[in-house]
Amino acid sequence: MFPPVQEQMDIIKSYASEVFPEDELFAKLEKSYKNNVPLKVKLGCDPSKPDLHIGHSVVLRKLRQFQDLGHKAILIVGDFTAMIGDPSGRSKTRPALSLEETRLNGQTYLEQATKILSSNNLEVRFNSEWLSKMTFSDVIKLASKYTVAQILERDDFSLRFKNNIPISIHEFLYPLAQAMDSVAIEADVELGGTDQKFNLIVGREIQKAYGIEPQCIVLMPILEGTDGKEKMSKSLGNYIALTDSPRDMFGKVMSIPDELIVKYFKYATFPKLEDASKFESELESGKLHPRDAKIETAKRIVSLYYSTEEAEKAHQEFEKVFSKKEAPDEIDTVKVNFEDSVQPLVEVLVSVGLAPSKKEARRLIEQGGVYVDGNRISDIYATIDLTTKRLIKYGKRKFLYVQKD
RNA sequence: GGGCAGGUACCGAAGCGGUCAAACGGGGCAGACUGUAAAUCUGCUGGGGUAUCCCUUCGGAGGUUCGAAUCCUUCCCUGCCCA
Repeated sequence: MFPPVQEQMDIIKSYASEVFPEDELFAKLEKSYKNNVPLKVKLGCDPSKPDLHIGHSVVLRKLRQFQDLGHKAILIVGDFTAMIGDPSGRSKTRPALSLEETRLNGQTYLEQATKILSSNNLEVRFNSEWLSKMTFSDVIKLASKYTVAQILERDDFSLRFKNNIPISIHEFLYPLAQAMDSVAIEADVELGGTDQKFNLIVGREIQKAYGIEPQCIVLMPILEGTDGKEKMSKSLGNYIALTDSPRDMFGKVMSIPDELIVKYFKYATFPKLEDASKFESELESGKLHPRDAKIETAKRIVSLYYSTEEAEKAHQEFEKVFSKKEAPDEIDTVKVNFEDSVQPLVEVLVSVGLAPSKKEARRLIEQGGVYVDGNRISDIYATIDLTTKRLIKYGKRKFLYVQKD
């Protein structure tokens, strides 16, 4: 039923940034192989932000590999923990969510996650199932297993502490709550981004404290966002969503800084290892042009979530709009209802939703970013006749046909 | 409980009675250039308006003043030290 243990190890370690303790994992795999029992592989997900992006895909793809090896993926929807708010990588306390909101988000999360995960070998659990049942004395018992010094070892806690940034007590409880998930499902392996290292280790410790065989840990690299600076996240707006259109997905990949190309190629697509090293060395030697490398990466990513045809189409579209500066194929048409068909352009830009305010629209016109039917408009008092359909280009990539209703 | 220091635009951070829609940096947007929505350079970055004009904003609520982000009162929030 399972592939040979060493082969499994190799697959598990590929593209992972850390796997430990290796000997324990090896032993677990051997046991599973002998007894023909799949390992339970845990991945926690945060339902406070249900919009998945390709940053999340790295760890999801790793989980998928486990599934393909025959192991059991257990997705923990942190509906209860979301009420605390994970402080990971955060300088501020997160707002708490209601249980209801998180349930709904969890559903959305699942829909997107199954773009990557197989629905076989998949179990979904909500952690309110066991956490909400804990009494205060249960919590105190749990809390007694860990010390303040230990918890302050965590980078973001100690950093915040040093910089006099508030930390609420309940945030200390977060890693412990997450650890209880591992206890509850008796996880053999837990997956996470490198920023989760601390939490996952606490999981091991707490499992031991509760007399359960400790989990092994597989850490995946964190993918930087399209800005190349920060970790990819929705709130920073530097993300490529799994639900983005092929066109946006392609374009966003093209916008990453050159230094990130290899990282995206490797971790967002999990290519064959020989493909990855070839790609990397050719890019290094200059044989592969950075732009072409990005195109290749963008195509692969779009293909993963759509199809090779869609990827090709997105590529053509990109060439057309940015290299040749032409309008894209598909442009929405908006009909507006005005008394007169002749209107100040500024007015139209706002009512059609292209500009958030007239001031903003004027600024863009002054800066030369507005085109009507391909002609740059530089007069902020310009009017536009909407009797016939007009093509408006607002900024670099917003195109819209506008016509009087 | 006591003492001290703070809360400023998307974020960080100046300003400490008028010249403040508020320096500076980051971010964002635009233009030029290009190999791309890379890099670099330049400009813009509260709202309305023809306007050297008006409106909204500096934790909340009041007050002093011709005039407040700047002074006073009070409330809320945060950090530090002491207990």
